[in-house]
Amino acid sequence: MGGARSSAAGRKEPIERQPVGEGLGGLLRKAARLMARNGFHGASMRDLAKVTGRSLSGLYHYARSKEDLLYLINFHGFTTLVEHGRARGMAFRGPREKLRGFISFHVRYFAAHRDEMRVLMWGTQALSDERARTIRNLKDRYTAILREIVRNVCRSAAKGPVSEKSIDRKTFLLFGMMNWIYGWYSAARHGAPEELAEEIYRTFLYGLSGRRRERRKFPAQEVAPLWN
Amino acid sequence: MGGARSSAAGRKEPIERQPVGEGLGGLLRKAARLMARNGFHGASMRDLAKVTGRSLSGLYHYARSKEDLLYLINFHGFTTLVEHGRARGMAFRGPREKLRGFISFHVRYFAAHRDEMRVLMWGTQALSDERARTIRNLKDRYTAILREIVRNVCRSAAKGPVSEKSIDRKTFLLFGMMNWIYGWYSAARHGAPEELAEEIYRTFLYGLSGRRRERRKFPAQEVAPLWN
DNA sequence: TCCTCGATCGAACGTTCGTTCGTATCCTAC
DNA sequence: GTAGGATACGAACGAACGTTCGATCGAGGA
Repeated sequence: MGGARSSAAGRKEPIERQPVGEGLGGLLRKAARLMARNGFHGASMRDLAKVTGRSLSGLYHYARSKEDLLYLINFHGFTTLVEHGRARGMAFRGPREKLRGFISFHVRYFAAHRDEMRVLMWGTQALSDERARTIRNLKDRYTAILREIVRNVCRSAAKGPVSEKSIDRKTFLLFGMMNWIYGWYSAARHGAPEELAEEIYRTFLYGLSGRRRERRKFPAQEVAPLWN
Repeated sequence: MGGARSSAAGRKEPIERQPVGEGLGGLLRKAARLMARNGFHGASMRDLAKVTGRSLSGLYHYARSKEDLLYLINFHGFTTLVEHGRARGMAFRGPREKLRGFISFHVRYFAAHRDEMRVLMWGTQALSDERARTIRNLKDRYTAILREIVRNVCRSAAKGPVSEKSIDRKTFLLFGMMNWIYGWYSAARHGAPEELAEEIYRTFLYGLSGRRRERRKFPAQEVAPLWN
């Protein structure tokens, strides 16, 4: 009775609170791959069964529905982003070090989990209203973390006051540089993620004609998994 | 007889060469709206019939298939981008003026045709191999235009030589800032497209702590339509 | 030994999908 | 007036979809 069961049915807790075991984890990874390539509606459960080597009905032992899979990818993805993003912000002292840390984490994380991150970017249209709210809330929290960092960098750099509207725009411009990489980045052609992170950091702070100082590389680090 | 017919059937020329009349144009606009929100596979012909006030079978008078709609949105979208992007590059003299012109056009165009541009960004996965090649070719040509501009700006700014890899990365970072706006930009909250274009231009050139010179605004201009 | 329960499967259900077919209406050229 | 093309529609087809159901198998505790 009770305790941790890995079946999808017969649980009392909401699915996002249940631990992601090996079976479900593999499912989510393959599902993210399919959804990233074909979109949520273009990824069929039959395709997922094929690539996971399972039977169609066997999938429903791990998730109650296809929407559950999408929701779990979104929930664990954004939760990990928020947790690590906040931790990165607190691990450094100065505003620019915080910024460097955040960019480094975000870029390496995106490069390591491209399929999942692409699913996150597709929005919450296919989710129920309540779940969409949950995901949007997590996304907003993540955005707020970077905005706060950007705000502090702006204030420490400018002489006069900086408008909130401009901070908002700059935050999204930075997210744009970092998120767009899923569409073109290849480690073989464009260098290691750390290199890319450094280029984004310098571009955002100093622009194309930016100074050549501040040379220290981002330390190569472990990349966090999406679920554990 | 012969000449311009607006029916989908009985034509000899490839569909992308045929003029986009009022009927097909309206169809494409609504289709782009649906596909931008729900993805290609999530946008059904029945939904399209509903929002256009037509019957389901009536849609097939204008396009032979749903894939045709996706292809036409992609083809005319990228074709317009390439044509105007190239024209913008030639309309200015110095490298930085060319860059300013390109950014201004791209941002205003994206802000004016958000749904279509989001469809363009979703990739060519749902298209046939040949059509996917055609679209990728157009996209590559558009990318090359901006890369050439960025290369010249880099060379005119730097003392030493600039690596192609770095130019490549910077080009994509700039595209990232410009393309990401579909996810967050709202003219009411974040200012006019011209203002946003100016901020992207300054950020890309000078970074966050960038100079305040170069104050002249982008001129407010007409935005090109997707098909004519 | 038997019973339970997680894990897995084949078969099928009802729905929705893209597309086709036959037909009807309107406008225009001859 | 009538032939022919553009425009539009309802009904239907076959395929693919997400999901459910009942059964089987194997391991572990009573």
